[in-house]
Amino acid sequence: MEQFPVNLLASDEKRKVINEMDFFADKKDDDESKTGTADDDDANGKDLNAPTELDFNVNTGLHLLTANTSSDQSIVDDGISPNSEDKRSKTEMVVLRAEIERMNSENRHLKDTLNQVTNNYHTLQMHLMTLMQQQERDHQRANDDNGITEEHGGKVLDDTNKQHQNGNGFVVPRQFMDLGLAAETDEASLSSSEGRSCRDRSRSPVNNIDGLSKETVREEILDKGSQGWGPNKVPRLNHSPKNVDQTAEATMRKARVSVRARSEAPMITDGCQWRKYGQKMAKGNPCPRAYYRCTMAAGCPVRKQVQRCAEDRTILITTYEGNHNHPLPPAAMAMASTTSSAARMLLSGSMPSADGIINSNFLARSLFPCSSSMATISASAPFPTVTLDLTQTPNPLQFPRSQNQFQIPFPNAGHNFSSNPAALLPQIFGQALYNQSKFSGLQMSQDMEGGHQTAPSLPASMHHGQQNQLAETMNALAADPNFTAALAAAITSLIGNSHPNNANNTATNVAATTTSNNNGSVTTSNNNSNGNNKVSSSSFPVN
DNA sequence: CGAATTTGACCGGCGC
DNA sequence: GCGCCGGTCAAATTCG
Repeated sequence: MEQFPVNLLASDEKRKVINEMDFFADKKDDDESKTGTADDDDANGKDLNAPTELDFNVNTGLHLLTANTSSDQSIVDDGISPNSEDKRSKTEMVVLRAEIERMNSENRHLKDTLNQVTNNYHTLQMHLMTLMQQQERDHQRANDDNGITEEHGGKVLDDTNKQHQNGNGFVVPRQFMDLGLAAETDEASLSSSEGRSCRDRSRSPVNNIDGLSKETVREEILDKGSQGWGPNKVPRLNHSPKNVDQTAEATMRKARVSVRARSEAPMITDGCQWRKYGQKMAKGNPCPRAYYRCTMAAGCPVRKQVQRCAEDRTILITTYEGNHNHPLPPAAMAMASTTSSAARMLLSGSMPSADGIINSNFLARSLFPCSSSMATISASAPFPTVTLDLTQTPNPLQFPRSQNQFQIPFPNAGHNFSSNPAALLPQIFGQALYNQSKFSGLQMSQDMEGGHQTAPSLPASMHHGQQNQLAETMNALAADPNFTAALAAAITSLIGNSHPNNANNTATNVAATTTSNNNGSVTTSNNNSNGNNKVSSSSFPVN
């Protein structure tokens, strides 16, 4: 303190210089001005110190590292020193370097965390596949025990039989499995459903299976043990279970996958070719709903509805139904994979209950042991729907997605959603995951801290600090819509490639084909339009 | 002129 | 039974 006046004088002169220098040089000046050190007295040392501290604090609000703190200390010491023009600049340097260091280390942490998440994700994928194989084996055993012999011996039937056994003692689950899946990729079924809904078009629902399709089906079943539509179809053909067909078709038609994305375009480009066949005003939404059908192949059963969100018209809601019966371009793979697999899960995993929410199967449970967030499928809706939300809204999941959808908060659920944009990313992860995991209706946990268990892709070993960092990372990443969309696509593609059931739905999917459209006769030009309407792109523009 | 879109009509499901 | 509503058809229209 005795030295203080001395310092004061010394610094006083320098101070003018410093001020000028600071004005010209950098923001330090602002800091000083902000500190409002009007008097030159004791403020001298403090002023010198205060700016750095403030600066530091402002910039480092998120995270603290002891090393940096120490550097701060050193900075403070420098600032205290009387002749501090150079020192101040040095201090600046030190601060900035410390900042950079801290950010670098933070980046490293985040990268590590991300890698860890990725690794865990892959591990879980493997685990999922293993579990599925086990399940299939169990089903086979169960079927053997019951003396159930299927002509095709397919795992599909095993699965369905299993569900038959477990599914509340009803045959319905089996129907869902058999027919739903069949219908899912089976054009015949869809066409039949079309026929039903479309004025008795005299379209035989189970006709016209071309040999190639059969072969493909069998191959896929054998190769992947998928719940393919092939074996399902054959029994249908052989046994001509008309009622079953109809049930399956109806069921399949009900499975939907909705994608919410911000887009100014009238329709998101998902890589497929679509032809508009109708437009209607839907109740409760001033924006018309457009109906499209896939025209990439004759008779492709996939349809989609496009409608702008009533609440936020920048959001485009695209709802997909059915699975493509033809190879898809890479650009369309992700979306198709997502929709088809989600639809399959809806039909296979959770349908025994009308809601399909509580009945998560064990696979999903294995993936989401303590899944806590929310269910995003409709319980009350006539159509079970999975939603992929690619919008940038902070709490996308809390939008009422449609009249048919709502959210069910689970115990741990996501107040975090409401404020954390990072929710998007895990949501996508979760969507992709549980889409592939036979749909539990449960989403990935967003409650990174609250829960004793983290989401599947969040390793249990990840402590809260890491989780927070991950959350920050996700925040940052989720802020980029392109990234979000790309990630969603990548995940779905990845899963689709790795998941045995998926390949059916996408490029490798070749379904039996009934006669294409509008059977009645040589009708209008609409019949000829299939495959000609080209609406395609290689990306999935979210904005 | 062929293809794609528009749009009014039709159909079936569902609730009252 | 009636009306509402979602979904689809198909003739008319527009577009390239």
